[in-house]
Amino acid sequence: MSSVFDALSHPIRREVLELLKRGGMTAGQLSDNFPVSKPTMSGHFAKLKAAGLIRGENRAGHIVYTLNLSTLEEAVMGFMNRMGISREGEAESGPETEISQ
Amino acid sequence: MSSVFDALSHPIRREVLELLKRGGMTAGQLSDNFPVSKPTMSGHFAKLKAAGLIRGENRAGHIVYTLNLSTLEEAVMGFMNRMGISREGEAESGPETEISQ
DNA sequence: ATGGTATTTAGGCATTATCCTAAATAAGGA
DNA sequence: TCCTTATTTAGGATAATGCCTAAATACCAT
Repeated sequence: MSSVFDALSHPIRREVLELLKRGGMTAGQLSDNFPVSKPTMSGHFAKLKAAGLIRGENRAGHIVYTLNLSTLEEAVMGFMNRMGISREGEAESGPETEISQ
Repeated sequence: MSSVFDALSHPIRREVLELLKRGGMTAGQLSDNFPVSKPTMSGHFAKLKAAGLIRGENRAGHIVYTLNLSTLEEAVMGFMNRMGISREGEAESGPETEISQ
């Protein structure tokens, strides 16, 4: 779970996930969207993959990356639920702001 | 928004937020829950505060930290909605996994 | 085989993060 | 005022991150 939040901490990596929302893209196609070198992008892909947020699959000399939404959902929504922010509505068990001294 | 995800990338900071769910706690009370020094914890608080995730208020020689849930909700749910994971249900516009070459 | 395209690995460097101890600051109570 | 407690700031060591260029690898087509 920590590796998911680590992966999400970089804006390029978050944007990669958003791009993949529409469907699979190759490493090169993804890289074209960012002002950093391809090796740098490759490092970002590796981190997203290690976190289980994307999958890479070889196809005809290219590597097609696809989103793994369920990992994102489990980690992030799991945390948000623990924070009392569920899908249904606002906070669940209201924080009473009582200071236990 | 990036500062929120930065702040969430450390497990201690995520756990601090979870502790504060129940209500305000002083820096010392929070620190007692973690195996690192108080100055280190102070640094974590500063980062959470800079991201707008907690507020600190002086009270009788102590500093009481309280959660700012709305910042968390806006940043994280905003991103999740952009990813097609809304509060209502699962994915919204299904990714067709078509490779645009 | 040879060449070209796509991608990653290697190596290096600068910056940032994380942690520590020691010292500074702030506030309260004797 | 003086001491104690609570918290932060300062300074420093170490590790991790993010970026680059150059080189290696993989794979396809000629």
